[in-house]
Amino acid sequence: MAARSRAAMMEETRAKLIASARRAFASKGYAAASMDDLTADAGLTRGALYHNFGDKKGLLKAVIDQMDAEILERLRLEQERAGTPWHGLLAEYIAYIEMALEPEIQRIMLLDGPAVLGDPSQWPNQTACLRRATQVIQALIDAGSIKPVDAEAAALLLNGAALNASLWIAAAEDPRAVFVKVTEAFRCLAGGLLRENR
Amino acid sequence: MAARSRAAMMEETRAKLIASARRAFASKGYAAASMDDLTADAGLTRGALYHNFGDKKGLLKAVIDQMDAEILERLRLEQERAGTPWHGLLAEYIAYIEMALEPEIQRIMLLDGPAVLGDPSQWPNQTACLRRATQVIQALIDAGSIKPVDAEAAALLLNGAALNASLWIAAAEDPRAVFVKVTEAFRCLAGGLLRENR
DNA sequence: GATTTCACATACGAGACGTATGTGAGGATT
DNA sequence: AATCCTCACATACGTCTCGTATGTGAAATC
Repeated sequence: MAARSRAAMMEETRAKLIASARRAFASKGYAAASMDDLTADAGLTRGALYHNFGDKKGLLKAVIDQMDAEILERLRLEQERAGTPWHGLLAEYIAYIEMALEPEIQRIMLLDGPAVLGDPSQWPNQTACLRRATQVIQALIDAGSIKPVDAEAAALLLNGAALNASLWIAAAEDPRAVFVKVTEAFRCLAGGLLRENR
Repeated sequence: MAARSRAAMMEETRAKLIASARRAFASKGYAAASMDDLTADAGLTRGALYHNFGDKKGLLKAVIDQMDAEILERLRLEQERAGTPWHGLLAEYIAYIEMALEPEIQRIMLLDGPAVLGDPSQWPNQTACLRRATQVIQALIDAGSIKPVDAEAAALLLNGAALNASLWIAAAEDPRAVFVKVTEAFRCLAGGLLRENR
């Protein structure tokens, strides 16, 4: 058992707190999650929390950053796997819808996050996710594949559609069936960006 | 000064509380709005609030219902004014984007509402708004104007896109310019539903 | 005119957040 | 190598807010 460095230990406590917070926020929701409880769950006290994250909002921000990084990683994989840029874009959004089905992501990133931290389109990482889509769309515009709309606007609209789709699917009685219907409609909508259809 | 009936007076206090709550929720946000403060602003106490709305969530629900009714009314006007069903649908969504630019609607209905009351697609009135769009889309499908996708899914995707658009526009430096770009892209996307394009 | 109802006010208790202060271990300094 | 200092974290406290339980006075009913 090697003695860990000061920085490594602090990183470990941060990780433990974030993990506990993720569980608490996901299960009870941000407002109902007690900081006493979640720090105790991590084997610490509120002192550690305030020292590392400043306040409760700071903790939520850290949790969201972590989840965002995971999502971004998966989206990149999804796009790499696809053949063409256009199909890469579609695959990315389908994966986005699929991921957003997880209750943890729904509760923390889609419901509580915006209420506590404000409009997600202003978050640094959300814009990172958006920037990816914007770049792909811009490339498709430059290649003449899709209509010359504003790339960022298109990315944002598709993002919103995907996000809403996830919430709806998750609340459905038969999520799988609804997922199929929604993705089909999504492909149609996105197809509206293409220069020639069919 | 005619003596008002019991029921009329109660309706008046409800209206006063809702009005104060709207102001408080819009300016401070739901979580930061103190019930002591907002009831005092209405010239009442928390007793009236709990008697009429049960709890804080109930008050938010009442506020959202009121705002929703106003929005629905405006959407109906917008659709009546349009020539064809297709343009009516577009006009409705454009109006939706425009309305959602108001900070009051953003804060209460788009940010706090979902966090406190859960997924908006499950609210009775949101489904009313959604039902309108679904019906119009279904009619367009039956008429052969647009592709035979699932009407509800399409309505939901457009809803999400419009909603996200509003948040983005409101946060932009030049909202008007962004509004133009977004609505253009929105028309493109929605056009993806049409059977033949151009 | 007495009684009952009911809309609203008041008093109280239970958390929860944030801050101010304490502490002990590990690194820096000489 | 000994001392001091830094700092990550713990503990104690004050304040605020929500929800409930109880009180009250006016209006409605008989």
